[in-house]
Amino acid sequence: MMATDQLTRTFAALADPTRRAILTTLRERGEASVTELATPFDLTPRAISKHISVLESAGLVSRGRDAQRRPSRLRVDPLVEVDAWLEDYRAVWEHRFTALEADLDADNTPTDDSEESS
Amino acid sequence: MMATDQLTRTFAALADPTRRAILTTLRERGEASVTELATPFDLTPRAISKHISVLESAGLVSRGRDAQRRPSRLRVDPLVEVDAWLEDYRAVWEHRFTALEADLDADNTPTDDSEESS
DNA sequence: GCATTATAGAACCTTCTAGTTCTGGAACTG
DNA sequence: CAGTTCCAGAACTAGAAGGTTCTATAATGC
Repeated sequence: MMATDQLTRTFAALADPTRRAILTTLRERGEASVTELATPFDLTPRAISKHISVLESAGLVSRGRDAQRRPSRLRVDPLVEVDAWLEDYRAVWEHRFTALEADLDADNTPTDDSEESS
Repeated sequence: MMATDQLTRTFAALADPTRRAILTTLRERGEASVTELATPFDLTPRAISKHISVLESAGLVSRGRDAQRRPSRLRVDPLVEVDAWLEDYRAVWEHRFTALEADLDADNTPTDDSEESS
């Protein structure tokens, strides 16, 4: 209904600890099948399979074929997009940090451009 | 039900274009009331108010008091946490980039440590 | 061909989400 | 005080999310 854009799908996919754990495993191991990915969790393989589908829809994972196995691999492109999205906000907190530094350097003369510590 | 951790709440809050747009406005304008934030959207002020509540629960926004207005301000701490979470993945794509560079430098001798272009 | 393994489809349930409307309270304006 | 403005609480709804189980299919091993 929301014609979900890429960034929205990415954030939605990341908003689940199980899925983030799957990504961590893939980052560390390179690739893994559904059953391999399922072992650490108290969930049915089917549930893990569905989580992988969500990750795949978000472009965070691609699947290959190895006999019956459908090994998943990490794809970082959506994360690069998140990184880019963060850029403008990163500027905010770095500005605040340097503003604080400036205050210290200037021996307790607080700047007053309408923002505080965050 | 899921005892949602901070990162999960943050990603869930960011997984909505309206909420991300609100954050953008706050980043640009410094602060804004519910009615001010509502104007660009085809939504009732109440809906925007609820979005702000979600952002506030995720720690992405704090609210002050100015007469009847409850101006919201951006708080970047959860975004810093996202940035930190990204760090390990950033290493992945930077490694892949430098690996590609190395391949080019080595005059088309592909590395074979089990990863390709992503 | 038969049994086994790995996975996806289908149906179902329960909980959460994003929105609405209507009501009410708190703070300003005159 | 009366009216207005800004906002949150309450109740409701439709649909999405996350899980289950049971069934089906595809590939391998014998």
